[in-house]
Amino acid sequence: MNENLKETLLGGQSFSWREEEDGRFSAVLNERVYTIRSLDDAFSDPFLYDYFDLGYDYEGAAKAIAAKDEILRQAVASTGTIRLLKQDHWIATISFILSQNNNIKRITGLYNRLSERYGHEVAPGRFTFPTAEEMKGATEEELRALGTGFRAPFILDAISKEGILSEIDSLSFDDAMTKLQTIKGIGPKVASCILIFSYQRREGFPMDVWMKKVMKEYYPDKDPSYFHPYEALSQQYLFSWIRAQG
DNA sequence: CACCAGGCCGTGC
DNA sequence: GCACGGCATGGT
Repeated sequence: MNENLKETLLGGQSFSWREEEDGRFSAVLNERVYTIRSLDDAFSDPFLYDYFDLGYDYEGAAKAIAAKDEILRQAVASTGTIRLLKQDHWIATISFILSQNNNIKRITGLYNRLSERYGHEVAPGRFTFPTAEEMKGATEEELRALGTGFRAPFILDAISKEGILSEIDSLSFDDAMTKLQTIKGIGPKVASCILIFSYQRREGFPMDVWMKKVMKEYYPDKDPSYFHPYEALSQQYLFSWIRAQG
């Protein structure tokens, strides 16, 4: 199965990446600009090796998922191999707070505007995503002016509770879910996205509007435990698949 | 003019 | 416990 790097980077896990005109992908991470054409470019870089979770056998997982049932077989076959990124906790938290009742294109726009306003420039026109410290002085008015809308107070609450993010790793999945939801604007769906795409918790199964449709239509008598031990990755394949269906 | 987007909050029952 | 309306913004 061929690697679908574009779906991994631009399919809604991360809002850090952009596709260049030459087909390469670039992002500002770890205080610098990374530009890659394929995963081969990531093996020699320790940061990217960790970020792309290169020690995990995603191709093997894809095969196991595809063997589960006919729907998953189709989802995997039509998508190609995708990976679960290991993103910075703070970046993931704000990214998925931004994601509620929003679409990927607009989320990416908000992500970039926050970077330009509160982050710092590491290359011409390329800005880091701001740390919680850098966002400390932000006001609700400023955040709303950038287009965050009703999410502005949620971002402020996350800034004030950023310390929570360093406590998550030691918690069980359920306790981690509960802890994250003490931040305003974080409910079950956003919390599970943060846990999957930043904390390597593969038992998460985000239920957004697309996945509710998938479950109702194709798995009416099932729940996320059906996909064990590949809940998160199965969800990503089904999400990618149903969205491509339209 | 509607309706929707990787939902959540506050309220009411 | 569950159902419901409201919510900023930009795209279709």
